[in-house]
This record gives sequence, structure tokens and C-alpha cells, in this order.
Amino acid sequence: MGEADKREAILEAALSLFVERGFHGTAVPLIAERAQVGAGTIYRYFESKETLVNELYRELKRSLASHVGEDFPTSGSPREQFHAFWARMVEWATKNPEAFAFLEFHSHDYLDRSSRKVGRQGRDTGLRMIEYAQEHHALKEAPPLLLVGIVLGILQGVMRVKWEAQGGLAVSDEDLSLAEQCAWEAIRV
Amino acid sequence: MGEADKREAILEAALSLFVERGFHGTAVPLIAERAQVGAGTIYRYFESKETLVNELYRELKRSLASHVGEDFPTSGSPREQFHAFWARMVEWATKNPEAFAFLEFHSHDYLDRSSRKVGRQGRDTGLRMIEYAQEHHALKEAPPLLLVGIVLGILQGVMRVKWEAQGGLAVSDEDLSLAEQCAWEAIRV
Amino acid sequence: MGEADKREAILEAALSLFVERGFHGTAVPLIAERAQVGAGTIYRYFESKETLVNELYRELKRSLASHVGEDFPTSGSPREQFHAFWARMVEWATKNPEAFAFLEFHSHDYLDRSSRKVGRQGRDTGLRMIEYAQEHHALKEAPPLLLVGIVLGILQGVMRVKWEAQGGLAVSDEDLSLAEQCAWEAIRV
Amino acid sequence: MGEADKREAILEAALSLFVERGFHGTAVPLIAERAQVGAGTIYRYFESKETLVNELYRELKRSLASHVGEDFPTSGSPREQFHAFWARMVEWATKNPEAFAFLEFHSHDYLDRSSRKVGRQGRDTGLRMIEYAQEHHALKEAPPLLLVGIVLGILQGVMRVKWEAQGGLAVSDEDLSLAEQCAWEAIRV
DNA sequence: AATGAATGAGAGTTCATTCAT
DNA sequence: GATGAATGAACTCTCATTCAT
Repeated sequence: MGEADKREAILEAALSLFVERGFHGTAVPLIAERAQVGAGTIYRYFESKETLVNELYRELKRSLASHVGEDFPTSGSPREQFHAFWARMVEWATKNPEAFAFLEFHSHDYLDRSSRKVGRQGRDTGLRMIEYAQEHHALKEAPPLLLVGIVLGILQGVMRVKWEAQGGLAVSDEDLSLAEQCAWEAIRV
Repeated sequence: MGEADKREAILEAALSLFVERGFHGTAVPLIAERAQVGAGTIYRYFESKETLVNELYRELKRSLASHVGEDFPTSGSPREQFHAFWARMVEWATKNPEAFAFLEFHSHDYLDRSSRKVGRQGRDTGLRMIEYAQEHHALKEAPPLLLVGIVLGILQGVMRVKWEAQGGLAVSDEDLSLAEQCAWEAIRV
Repeated sequence: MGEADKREAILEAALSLFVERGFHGTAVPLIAERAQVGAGTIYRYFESKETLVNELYRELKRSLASHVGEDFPTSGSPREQFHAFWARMVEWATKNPEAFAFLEFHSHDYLDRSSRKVGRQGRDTGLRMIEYAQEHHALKEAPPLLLVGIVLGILQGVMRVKWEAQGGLAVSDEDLSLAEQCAWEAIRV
Repeated sequence: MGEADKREAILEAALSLFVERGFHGTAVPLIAERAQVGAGTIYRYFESKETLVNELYRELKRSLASHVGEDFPTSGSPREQFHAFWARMVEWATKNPEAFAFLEFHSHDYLDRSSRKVGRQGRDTGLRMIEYAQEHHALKEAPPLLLVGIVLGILQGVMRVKWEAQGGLAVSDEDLSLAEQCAWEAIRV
């Protein structure tokens, strides 16, 4: 196992445990065990448990941001942009359910300045998309922050239902498309 | 100070500290100090720190539910019912900002079975309202759980913006009414 | 057991263990065990293991300094002053053999600024006594620091012999008086 | 680099680090780094960190002893012998300041039986010199151990002043000669 | 023979909980 | 009934030592 692999194994183990038991409920040796490394090894890759969770947070935030931002239809219509945004968020969340759960369903009382900055950047990107759409009179005349809150809230609310769904109550792709339409109707003029 | 008062003081102290520093970041003696009681006293009112946070959670959930449910316009139109629901949620969240922040912006990895049941009851009430409205063909034909997720998501998203707003960026009552309209347009036919 | 007693018990336990096994060879729970308190209790009285050893160091240094300084024959002849100094040092070291061993036979790589300052104060007092005696032409014309080093070196060397003596090789009071005379002859004109 | 060179490099690195940071404050990989070898290599030359420090201690003690003992004026007068002893000790300490600091200013709580034996041998040599001088009625009638303690104490005290001296307070060769005279006057009849 | 990444025992420390006062 | 000093289990983290390369 190469160095990068080991680092990755630790991050993956930490992610799944943080989602299962929360950050504070997860002891470092438990992460080590799941990652199949010694407890001390974690400290060759991360300065501390806090550093570990912060790096995990930032890497996931950045992964999500880059997935949404790649080849974004910058010159598309507001509705096209909204679709791109929604579809990619859902895509990422579906491919990385634990990562999405970690980012969105858990509180992050351990974030350092750098991580909080990364957290804000994601929101700011959404903000610019909203402002652009408002300039095209495609959206309601409301404070952009409010509209961002509404859209992200819907996304979170819907994904939480999907996450919590067990057994036959699964949320289908069709449902997610429907939710996109709901979200659009929430904010459009 | 009577027994009930002391219990209340402990719960209030715990609430504000949990919101400030998170459940795990709050030491029991700190709660005692803020509540102006001895550390041991807390254990005359609550079996453990976990019990305390669970009872706090349930009492707040019930308070919110009863505020929303009291004199609910059971026979009103779906839109009237939706307005009642929204306005009362916002009212309670505005009167009890810390309580709302605790319930909605923090992860609750410590909830016991009983608390999770109470948590579900709130959602189920919303579910029945949605189903009732769907029977009247006022809402989109989507899984009720999805629509509940959307509405609660919007509410949470909007209130989070309000909570995080500092300085001149405050979210006004007008904004909240606008958000209500957004939420309605998200789910109505 | 009162608060001060418990603090004292911890300091005493720590002193004897530090002398036996060195600072780094002494685990905190071991100190607790010998002091007959819980491991956590130590942290109610001392911020950390380092704080503990620093406070111990300073209290002993101060005790020694005050024993030597009390009713010191400020206006006595240099020889009288020297006798007072020597006799009191020996007296304190004999009454507190572990304390003297801790202060003089162990290296103190953990001392903080405050402790180092206290350490220097003791030496400076000796320095002033030497300078006073030199002004009276009672001592050799050598750098005062050197003479202080010589006297303290002799004291330490002699007490180390006493400390290490086991069985029939004990160092008697008479020997210590002899050593005083040696020390005086080392520095006098 | 030959085997012996590598061993030497490790011992030198260890010595300077032990003097700077103390034995317990020095991590083995740090010694390896300064010696420009891999951490594991140290364990091809020394069984353990304890073995390493013990061998270092013994080699330095032996080096000092042999420097003092070489061509010692066995049939010289007590004063001549004393001068030879003092001058050679000072010479060695001046040429090997870190080694002297390590041997004399640090506590050695890790010494094994063999090292303690070597430590005693140095003192025993001094003891025989003292006894020889006493037989010639050149010294005070005091327990030889005491006189050895006095002389070694002075040497240590003086060298400590020199070691700690910084800036313009340096201890000169002249001062060291003066100190020799002090030491002699301390013990002579 | 040499390396240094990996290890895990053991360190210092915290804090939910207890119980003598 | 109320207190808060005391507790010790469990945590995070370090570092002497090993061993696959």
C-alpha cells in the first residue's frame, strides 16, 4: 500500500465512522482499526484528530465544488444553469452518500478558519449563480442569500429523506427530478 | 427556587451552552455553573448528561409541535393550513431562536429511541397535512415524504440564513413572508 | 484531609518519586497512588505535570532561601556570615534530604521562566554575601561568581557524599564542620 | 563511512542532543537525523536507547580517566600530583565541553550496574591520590571521601560557572588557576 | 548492511459521575 | 436536598523499537 493509499484509507475509515457515530463519538484507534493501520500511523499523516477531520471536510467540499463547477454552462439560461447545478449536486450526493451526509447532516463544531473559508466559498458560488439569474429577471426579487438558503434547504431536505429512507420507501431518480422542479418553482418569478 | 424552577434553569443553561459549544463541547459542571446550581444537583434532576439532552430535545420538540398544533385550522383550505403552519413555525423559531438552532442546526447523535419517536411525530403531523392537501388536489403529485422534506428544508434553510446573519444582513419579516410564498409555490400544483 | 493537606501530600509524593526515579521516570498515576489520591485529583491542584514539578521546585528553593535568610547576621563579620550560611544550608539539607537531593543532584530540564528566576535569586544572595566579604578584604580577589561556584560546589560535593553514603560510611556532623572550614579556607585570603 | 565512524557519529549526535535537550527529551529518530543515518541503523550499533546512553557515559568517563591518568606523576609531591590532576581535568573539560557537561551537569537516572561501576572507578582513583597525600601529611585529617567530594565539587562548581557564563562574564584560564589554588587550600593542612 | 514508515504500549490529561459533607 | 471535590475510565497523542524493502 502506497503512502497516498494509506492516507486515503484513513480518510475513508474516518468518514464512515464520523457518519455512523459522529466526530466526538469516534476514538482515533477505531479509525485506525477500520483503516487497517496502527493507531500511531494516523499521526504520520495528520497532525491531530482535529486536523484529520478538517482536511476531510475540505477535501470533500472541494470535490463537491469541482464536480458542480466542471464545464458549468456559464452562458446557459438560468434554468439550464439551475438544472446543471441540481443534477450535479444530486449526482455527487448519490455517488458519495456518506460524504454528503457528513457535510450536510452533521454539525461541524471543530472547523478551523481555513475550513470555514472553504465552506463559505461553496455558498458564494451559489450566490453568484442566483444573482446572475436575477439579473435576467428569471427569479423572484428576494435577497439572494435567502434564495440560496431556500435551494440548499430543499436539496438538503430531500437528500435527508433519501438518506433516512429504508426499505420500500426509497427516493427514486424521478422523485429527485420532481424535487428539482419544485425547487425551481420556489424561486422563479 | 422551587424544584421545577431549578430543573428549568438547568435546561436553559444546557440549551444555551449546547448551541454555543455543542453537546460534546459542554462539560456538565459548566452547565451547573451557568444554571447556578451544584454539579451534583444536575443528577437529582437527570439521570445522566445523555438523559438531560434527550429530555431537552423532547420538550423543545413538543413545545414546537404544540405551538403549531394549537387551534390549528383543521377545516381550513390547504393554503390556509400551510400559512398557519409556516407562520407558527416562524413565530416559535423567532421567540426561541436558541431552541430552534439546537433542534435544527445541530446533529443529535445521542438521541434515544423515545426522542427519535418524538422527532418522527412532528414530521408525521406535517405528513398528514400534506396528504390532506393532496386529497384536495392543491399539491403536486409527489411522495408526501418528499414534499415534507422540501418544506422543512426550506424552513431550515431560511432560518439558518437568519441565524447566521450578522450586522446589516438581517432577514426581515417580509423576507420570511416571501419565503413562505416560495415554499408554497414549491409544492403547490 | 483538607485541601492544603492534599496538595501537600501530592507534592511530597512527587518529591520522593522524583528523587527515586527522576521526573521523566515518574508517571502521574504513580504520584497519585503514593499520595493516596485519584489520578484526576492531581489536576485539580496542578495544571499539568510540568506545573507540578515547577511549583515543587520553587517552593523548595524558597524554603531553603528563607531558612538561610531568617535572622541572618547581616552585620556580622564575613566569617560569622559564612558560618551562618553554611550551618543553615547543612541544617536544611539534613532536615530535608530528599528536597536537597532533588534541588542539587537532579537536572531540571523542565523549569519555566519563573522557576529559573527563583533559582537565580538564591545564587544572587550568595553573590552579595561574597561581595560584602570581599569589600572587607576577607576573601581572595577572584570573580565573585567563581567564589560562589566554589562554595556551592563544595557544599554540593560534600552533601552528595553524605547522600550516597550507606552503611558505616556515614558523614558525621563533625565532618560537616570540617568541610565548612575547608570551604572557608578555599576562599579566604 | 566505516562502521566505527558511523558508531562514532551516532555517539556524537547523541551527546550534543542529550546536552541540549536532556536524555528524555531526545527522540531516537532525532539522534539518527543529526548523525545522518537511518533510525533503524542505530539499533545495529546499540541494543536500545538505554544501552546507547550507557555506552556513551562509560566511554566518556574512561576517556576522562585515561586523560588524567596518562603519565601521571606517580612519584611527584602531593601538590604536584594535585596540579596534574586539576590541570588535566580542566584540559579535558575545555576540549570536550559537551562531554563534561553531560557527565557532570546532568542526572543519570538510566545508568546500569556496569556504568555505575565505571563511575565509581574514577572517584576511587581520586581517593587513592588523596590517601597518598594524607600519608605524606600534606592534607587535612578528614575522611578521604570527604576531601574527594570537596575537590570534585569545586571543579564541578567552577566548570558550571564557566559553562553557564555568557557574554563578557567568561571564566579565564587565570580564573581556573586561581580556582586550583582555592581547591588546594581547601584540603591542605 | 541500511533504511524509515509503521507500530502499539504507555504517557499525560479530561470529564461524566459519585458521595461525604 | 444540595453541594463540589474527588474519582478513574477513556481519551488523544508520543516515541522506542521493528521489519519489509
